[in-house]
Parts: sequence; structure tokens; C-alpha cells
Amino acid sequence: MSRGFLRYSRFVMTTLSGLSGMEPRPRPTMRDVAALAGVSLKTVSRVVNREPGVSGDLQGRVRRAAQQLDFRLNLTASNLRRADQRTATIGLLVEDVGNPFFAAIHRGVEDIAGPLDVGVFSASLEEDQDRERRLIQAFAARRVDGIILSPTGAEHGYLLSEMRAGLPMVFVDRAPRGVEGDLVLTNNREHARAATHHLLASGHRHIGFLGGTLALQTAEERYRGFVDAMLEADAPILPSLVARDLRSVHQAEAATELLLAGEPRPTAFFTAQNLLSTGAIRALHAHQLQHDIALVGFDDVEFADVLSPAVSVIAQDPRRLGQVAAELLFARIADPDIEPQVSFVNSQLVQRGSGEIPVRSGSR
Amino acid sequence: MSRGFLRYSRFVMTTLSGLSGMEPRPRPTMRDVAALAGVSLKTVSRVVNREPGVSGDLQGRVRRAAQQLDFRLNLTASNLRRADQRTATIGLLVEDVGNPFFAAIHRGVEDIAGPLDVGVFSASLEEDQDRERRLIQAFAARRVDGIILSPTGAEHGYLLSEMRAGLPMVFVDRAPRGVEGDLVLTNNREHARAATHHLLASGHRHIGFLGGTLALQTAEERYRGFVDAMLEADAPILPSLVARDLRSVHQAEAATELLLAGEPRPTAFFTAQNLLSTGAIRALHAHQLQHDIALVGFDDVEFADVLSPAVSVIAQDPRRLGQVAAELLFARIADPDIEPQVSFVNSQLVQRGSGEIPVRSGSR
DNA sequence: TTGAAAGCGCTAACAC
DNA sequence: GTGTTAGCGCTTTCAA
Repeated sequence: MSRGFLRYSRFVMTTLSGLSGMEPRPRPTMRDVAALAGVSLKTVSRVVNREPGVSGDLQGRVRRAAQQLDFRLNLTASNLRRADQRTATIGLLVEDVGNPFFAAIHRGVEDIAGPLDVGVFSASLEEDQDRERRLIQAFAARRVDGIILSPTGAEHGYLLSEMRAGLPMVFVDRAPRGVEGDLVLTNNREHARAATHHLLASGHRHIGFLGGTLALQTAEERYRGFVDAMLEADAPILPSLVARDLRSVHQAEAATELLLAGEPRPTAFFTAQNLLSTGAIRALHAHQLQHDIALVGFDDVEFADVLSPAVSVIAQDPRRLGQVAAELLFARIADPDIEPQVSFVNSQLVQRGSGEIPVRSGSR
Repeated sequence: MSRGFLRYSRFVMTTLSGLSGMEPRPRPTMRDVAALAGVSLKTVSRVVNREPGVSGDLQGRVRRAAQQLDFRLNLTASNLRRADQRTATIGLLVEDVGNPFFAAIHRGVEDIAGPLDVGVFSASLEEDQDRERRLIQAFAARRVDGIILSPTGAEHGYLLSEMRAGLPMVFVDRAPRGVEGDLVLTNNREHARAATHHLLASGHRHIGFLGGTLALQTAEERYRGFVDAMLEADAPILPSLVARDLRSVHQAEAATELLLAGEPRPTAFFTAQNLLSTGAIRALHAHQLQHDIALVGFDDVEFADVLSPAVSVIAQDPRRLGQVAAELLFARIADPDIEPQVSFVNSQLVQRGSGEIPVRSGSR
């Protein structure tokens, strides 16, 4: 046995001093393990990192010593010294980690990062640009290997210096302004088109459209998809059947009432967002029209299948959004020189009943 | 100016070699900043860490140099050397970060950790005990300062060695088995009692109870709360009005049908979980009884207010759960010797209509 | 007020 | 196969 066994070791000293088992003891280091196993520190490193070229005998001794001491490799120290300087950590910045949509994105990121043993830091931006900057800096200080960002509406030129410093970045759900990079988006236009097409296929021609805040790019895209489908089918887009820039359940409810009272009366609705679907459904139920007038909504809604009829929707796939973003990020980390890509994630038309109501025989 | 300025510096060499501004350049270190500012490394450290005792002149020089180089303190290196060995990082382990309930907990944790500049690692357990063990080890390897865990149903004795090694741990939403520690729970029993009491206060005596999987402690607690309230009010607990161990919307729907067909017929329902509320509501709607029979559910449900009547619920406060867990964790990190505490988080009775339906005049 | 030297726990490079 | 030495980027200690 080498004299290593006699070397100074915090752990061995603690043990020898006879402290009870319940006493908190300091985390053992490789040195402690080496001392207990009677080998050099480097041999412990080799065993712990599964490097080849260590005899079975020593492997066993090291393993046993490590187990006995509850040794855990210190990844921060390991990463510091490692040649590639990687921390096996990425950062995820979204508007709110508690929002189910972003939580699903988070889960998708984890789906990809987890099997690679990459840790995920996450934080909420709250649509606050200062906070975004501070958090990007905090992540940079922790030397994350890359960042997935769902950017706020503000200017993002400040990210250039980080990206130039070699911090890979992928944008998800929204495009940033003032900077280019990998981008993962839901294909809003295409799926709004599909939803509208679905209603047209049931014979509807007078389709009411409810759209959200005009400031949002997604709202614009969804309106365009609606228009695309209507034009394709030679269906008229009547201004009296279009209500845009709605910002609440209440506004949507009122708008629906208005469209229902108008002429011609819509035989179907395409509601381009969560809250707007809720408002329209309320109005339809209030007038007992829910079984006569078709409705397809954008965004899935929990409880959609408790209603009668159950609500047909275009369900986005935020988890997939996260998965694709993570895949792009790891590709970029592996090769920083690839061209920035834009990737679209498909949504799903979920037919539950409300979207499959045909035009009533009596309808115009 | 000291000769430090002439010392080797990766950054300075790169710059001098005339590479273009868009070329990725390595992250500058304190040494690079020191060289550019013409001071010692230690002075840079002092300025960056806002330690007192640096002259205004040098502070300015260092600040400017750091800014010019886009210097970011390397926290991993900093933490490695620091005396307290803290990483300013905690780990959060829950069943699924994408589940809105746990996402809200996550957000609560971030509410507390964020202002302290503590990073949050999170990961999903998927009710898989092996995965839980691996993730705990991975977090230990990253030297998180503490862990917040919503434990799986399995045995948790294996955590003792980690806790003894000084890894602070707080349990949230569920109690672990085989180990003691700080614990944050929703007061299921108390709030089930309150829900039942609310129905009793409207004059209901024949209250149907729908309960979830018996294996879960929470289901048991909620049943007890129901019983507590009934006993207090001297209301009869009729076996024919109690259905427990329900595991799906469908089962709940069927159970509701059964209770409705029985004698006496319930004039109100307390449905002790999300999915069970959905099933009961479906059955009530199918029989057009939704306006005649009262219902209070445990757990909030999105879209609960689209229905007519809107659904009254006991809404848990998962975000608060996360906040309290984080508060306990930081308290324990600060002082590992405090006694383990159990903390209860209150839920809220949200009155939306369904729970406020009185006993019908014709009802028995 | 400033700086030089040592070392946190680990891995890279090289010797034996 | 195994061990020694240097050093990752930073803070600590102590000297000037």
C-alpha cells in the first residue's frame, strides 16, 4: 500500500476523531477517496470518469472507497478544468415558467436535455426587458453552454455581444428584433388556414372571425391564414363578420353577440385564441345556439370536452416547440458555424364536435 | 503602469492579431481585464465583487476595461474557491415541470430564489424512483445548495446519506416515507371540510362524495375533511352517497349516474378532485340537472367559468406552495440546525355559482 | 490601498 | 497501468 493512505485527508481525520454518524461531514473529495483506497488522485479521476486503463483491482478499491464516503464528483470543478470548458448546463428564459404553455415548452427542452445529462436553468421574464438582460448576464456568468429564449417585444441588439462571445442562442415561439439566430415557431398562418378550411369543408360560407390584439405578430398570422382559406374557397370575407383586436373574454362575448345579431348571420366561428373561444362559447350557450353554429378555436382549452358540444380546436404543440428548440441549440453548440435555421412546428386539429356541425338546412 | 500590462493575455493577443469584430473571441478572464487596466488580478476581483478599499481611479480603469472586453465573472470558478462553497443554485424536482400544478410551484420557487440571485435547476421525475435517485445525484454533483422535492410514492431512506452530507432538502406537496425533513403541504382535510360546510350552509343534507385513488394520502385527507363537516352538522354519511377510489372522468361520470338514480337522491356533490369534477359535471349536464343540484370541486379547473352554472371550487395555491418551500429551504441553508418544520398552505373557496345552488323546494 | 502567492477540486499532459 | 505536475479562473491569505 502506498504512503498515500497516510496522507492528510479531511475525511479520514473527521472519521478518526470519532464523530457520530449523524454529524454532518464535509463532502469528500477525490483526494479523500484516493487516500482511503490507497491510490493516486488521478486513478480515482480515471475510475470516476470511466476512463479505460485501470486494473480491475484498483477499480474495485476506488469504487468501494467512493461508495463508503458517499463521494460525488464535483462537476463545477470538473468543468472548470475540462478542455472544452462546457458546463453541461443550458438556460431557458420564457415569459413565465408557471404559464402552462411555457411550462410545456420547458418540458420539451428537458426531454432533449435530460438524456444528455445537461441541466436546465430556467427563469421568467415577465415581459420586462431589464430583467431579460440581467438574467442573460446571470446565465452567462454561470457559463451555460447555450440559451433558449422566448424574447420580449423589445429590441434585442444587445444580444450580439453575447453571441459574438460564443454563447449559442435559440429563439422560441417569438422572433427577436435586431438580431438573427435559430428560431422555432408555430406555423400560425398555416393552421389558421386549416381550421378555416375545416369549417368550409362542412359547407359553411359565412364564417365569423374573432381575432386578438393587433400588436401581436401571431394574431396577424392567424388572420392571414383565415383569409387564405376563404380566398381559396371563393368565400366572401365580410367586414361585418370579422372582429379583430379583441383583448378579453368579455370583448369576445360582446363581439359574438354583435355578429349573431347582424346580417348575414354566421353559421360558424373561427376564434383565433383561447380567451376569444371562451367568450364566443359563452355567447352561443346564452342563445342556445351551441348546437347549431359551428366553432373551431385556436389553442387548446382544458375542459373543452366537458362542454356540449365539446370544442374542436387547433391544438398547438408547445412541448414539441421546446424539443425542437433544444435540438437546434445542441446542434449549434456542437457546431457554432452552421447557418441559423427557422423551424416550424405543426399544430393539430382536434375534432371534438363543435367544429363538425354542418350548415343547418334552414341557414342561408 | 505596472508590468502587468505586458503580461500574456489571451484576449490582448487575439485583439492584436487583428481578427475582425465578428470573429468569436474567447471569454476574457480577470487576468485579461487586469492586463488591459494595468492593475493586478486581485484588484479586478475586488472591483467586480464590490469589495471596499479600491481607489476611485482604479475602479474606473477596471470598470472600463471590463466593459470593453464584455467581461463576465465566471461564477463556477468563483464558487469553487469561495469559503462557503455555495453555488447560489438550488434544485427543484417534481413529477412533471410541464404540469400546470407543478409549473406553478416552480414559479413560486422562482419568486423567492430570483431576488436572491439563486439559480433554479429543475427536472421531472415521472413517478420513477430510479430517475429520482439519479437526478438527486446529478444535482449533488452540481453542488446545488439545496433541493426542493415533491417525492414519488417510493421509500426515501436513501436520502439520508445526502442529507447527512449536508444537502438541505425540503419536501413539497407530498410527504416522503422513511425520512424526516421540512415539509410544505396543502391542508387538504381542512379545505375539504370547508367545501362540505359550504354546501351544508345552503341547507344541503344529502351530499354526494366522489373521491380519488385510495392509495394517495391526499384523497384520504379530503375524505376525512368531508366526514368532519358532515359529523359537525349532524348530517348523515350514507354509503349510497359515497363513491371513492375513482380514477377517471369516466368512472366519476358513471358513479354520479349511480348516485343520481339512488335513493335518497343527493341535492349536492362534493367532488374531491379535478377529473372527478369533470365527470360529475358531465353527468349533471346530461340529465339537465346542473341548475338544480349543487357542486363544489377540489382543485381549480380552467374553463370552469364558461360552464353554466360556473363551477365553484376549492382552488389550491401551488405558487404559494413553491414560495413557502423556497423560504423554508433558504432558512435551512442559512442554519442547518433548525428543527424540521411542517407548513400548511391555505386554499381558496371560489364561489362561481354551482356551489351556491340552494336545496330545491321540492327536494327531500 | 494594492499585490503576490497559494489553493478550491478537478483534468490535461506527460513521465514512468 | 499508474502517478506527478501544472493549471482552469477565481478568492483567500498575508505581505508590502
